[in-house]
Amino acid sequence: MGSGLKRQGRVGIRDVAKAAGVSPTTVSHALSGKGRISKRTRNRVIEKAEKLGYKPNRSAQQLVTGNSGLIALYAGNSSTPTGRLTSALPDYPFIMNIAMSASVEAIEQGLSMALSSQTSEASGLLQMGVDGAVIVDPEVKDPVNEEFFEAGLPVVTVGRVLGVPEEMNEHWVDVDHNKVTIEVLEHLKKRGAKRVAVISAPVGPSYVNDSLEGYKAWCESTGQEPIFHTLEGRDYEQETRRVTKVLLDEKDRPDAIFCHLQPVSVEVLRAVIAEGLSVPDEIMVATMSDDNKVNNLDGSGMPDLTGCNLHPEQVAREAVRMLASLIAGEEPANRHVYVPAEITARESTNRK
Amino acid sequence: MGSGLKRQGRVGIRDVAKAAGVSPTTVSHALSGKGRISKRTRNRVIEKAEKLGYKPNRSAQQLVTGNSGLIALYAGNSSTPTGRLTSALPDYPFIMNIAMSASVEAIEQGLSMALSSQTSEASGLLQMGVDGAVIVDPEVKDPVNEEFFEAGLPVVTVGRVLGVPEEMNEHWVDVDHNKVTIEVLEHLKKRGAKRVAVISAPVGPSYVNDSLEGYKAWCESTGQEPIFHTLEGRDYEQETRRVTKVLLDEKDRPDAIFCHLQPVSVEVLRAVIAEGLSVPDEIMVATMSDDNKVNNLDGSGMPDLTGCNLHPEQVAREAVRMLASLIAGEEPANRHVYVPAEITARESTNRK
DNA sequence: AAGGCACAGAAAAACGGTTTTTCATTTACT
DNA sequence: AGTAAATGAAAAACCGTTTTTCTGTGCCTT
Repeated sequence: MGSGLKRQGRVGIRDVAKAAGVSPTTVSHALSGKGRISKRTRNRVIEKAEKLGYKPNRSAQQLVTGNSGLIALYAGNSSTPTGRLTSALPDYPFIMNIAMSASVEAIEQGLSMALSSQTSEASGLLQMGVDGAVIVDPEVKDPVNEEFFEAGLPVVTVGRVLGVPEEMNEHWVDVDHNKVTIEVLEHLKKRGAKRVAVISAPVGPSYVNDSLEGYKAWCESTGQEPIFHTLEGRDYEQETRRVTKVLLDEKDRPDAIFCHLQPVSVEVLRAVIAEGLSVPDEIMVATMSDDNKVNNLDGSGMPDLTGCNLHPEQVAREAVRMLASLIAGEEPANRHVYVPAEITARESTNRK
Repeated sequence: MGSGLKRQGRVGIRDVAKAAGVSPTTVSHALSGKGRISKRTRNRVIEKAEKLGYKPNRSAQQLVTGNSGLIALYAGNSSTPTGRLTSALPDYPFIMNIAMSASVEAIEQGLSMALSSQTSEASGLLQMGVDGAVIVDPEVKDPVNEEFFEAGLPVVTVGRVLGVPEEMNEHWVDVDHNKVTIEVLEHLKKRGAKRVAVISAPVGPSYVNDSLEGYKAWCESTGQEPIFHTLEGRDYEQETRRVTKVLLDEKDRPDAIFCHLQPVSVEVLRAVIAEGLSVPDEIMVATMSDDNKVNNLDGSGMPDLTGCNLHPEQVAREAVRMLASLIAGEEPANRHVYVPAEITARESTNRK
């Protein structure tokens, strides 16, 4: 009996057909743009369909097209630092953001989405008959990507897969971390920074490379000597405190610190203030990953943190949309999409 | 064309029918237990189906039963403290855990799942034709629950909805927070605690009430005077430090502190140690929410934190399973499910 | 003027199940 | 024994699309 009600008034293709005075076939053709029909008829059908609020029945479509309508979202892969305290957390808000937006977009595309973090689940989902996958922040030679590639299923990555031939990672959505890094650096310079240090996330995801490249290029063009540390250990909090101490103890101390991960920036902020230095007057601090719900530190006695809006919602939507095209057998409008990002200046870099 | 391959060798109901020497109808009946067939035939069919690895085609099922096969998971509702620093984080690992397990279980139940946090999206998903919802940690008189109730769609909550008549929250899965709270208190007592204080999460979700009730009952039975603070502000970190200070400054200082939220416990740990007190010898600390990947603090110079394994994966699976029954029109085995939880003792309460 | 050819659209055949109906058998009852 | 009821299983109808095949037209060729 199902839940019973059988979606009473739902308009079907026949209703549209009747309203437009044509056959169901014609409606299908008109809407998919596949058959041969006159422009006039097509427009009339489209208009009627819209007026009636026609939404094709997913199940019926999937039944005939033969795909499952299910996609997998892999997020939070094994290169994410885990195992310690809040060290698993840096990605959570970002991933939740991505996951939720992706989920909504999937529905809009007539797909549904399975969340997965475990690499080990890759083959599981494959066997359940997923039609494709989105992989967020793939690692170098990402194994999930490889598995899907070998199965001949489409994949869109958020960020690029490093270390593989181009044909294994044809489709991706990315933020221009290089550019936004430079934007931050320019911002810091404009606010008076003379020496900017960078504390980078562990290498693996493409954004780390991109950002560091941006930093190096900027150093070259401005003549500053590059100063950067890459976090590697498992306890990023302790590691951050250590690195910050090293930076602050240098004889030619940096006067601005740019970190990739937001929680790292917060830890830096703490360490700097604990050291008796003022932010932003003596040291400016900025982060690349950012969550506007999270970076606003007021009430904690610390200045609000300057960050970058990386538009995770938009990234997720673009990725799902691209994957939907691929599943439909179309070549997507673009195989690579860059989503713009911009700095969100706040108190921690607001040197007068 | 779809992605093309059309799932080549997939076994269908007809294949099973042929193998068992019966009609497709009979196979359907045998597997769903709906028609009238002899036990012998049924068993034969089931055996054959299993041997062939038959999985009914979701799309086909949904097409005929008329439901969309889509469920919504609402997690991270508005009562979650948000807006500040890591204050949005307490729930993330828990929610991600829930979301991923739920997603997997949904697939196994032939459903797929849309993730949603925004209360405002409730009606959106309703209109997309979801068949039901799981709501995690619903707030008092939860509005999403109400909307689904009014639409006549099934809902299973993780935790109970307070402030509504029973018929509006017939189905839920919960952890026995009352019991596990007492278990923790007993543990603390056994380790020598004389005065146990509680720092509770903001009221709203049922688990807060349950745990506090457990605490009060325990106090009554042991003759201890209850000492508890409920976090309310938006900046839980600052609030936690303040409350901890108050507790430590009391003339009859508590020698153990039990917190609901894991990040709060960590902050307490910090504050206690900063105050020059030793954990667990002078003060023991324990948390209710726990993530074994996260509570292991070694390397940070702090003792590992005693917590409770609330089995979020199991909770999620039970909830989805129950919802699946409801959607199928069956009365689920139980309308209320309690998932057991147990203490995970670690260093922070290991007083010799 | 007959044959071929695009063109627009309709009819019919999947897709893979479930549900309802129908049909043969048994079994039960008077 | 004769009819009614219960049982077991098959046949047929249906779910809402897409895809494939088919039917008219009107126009162009030769």
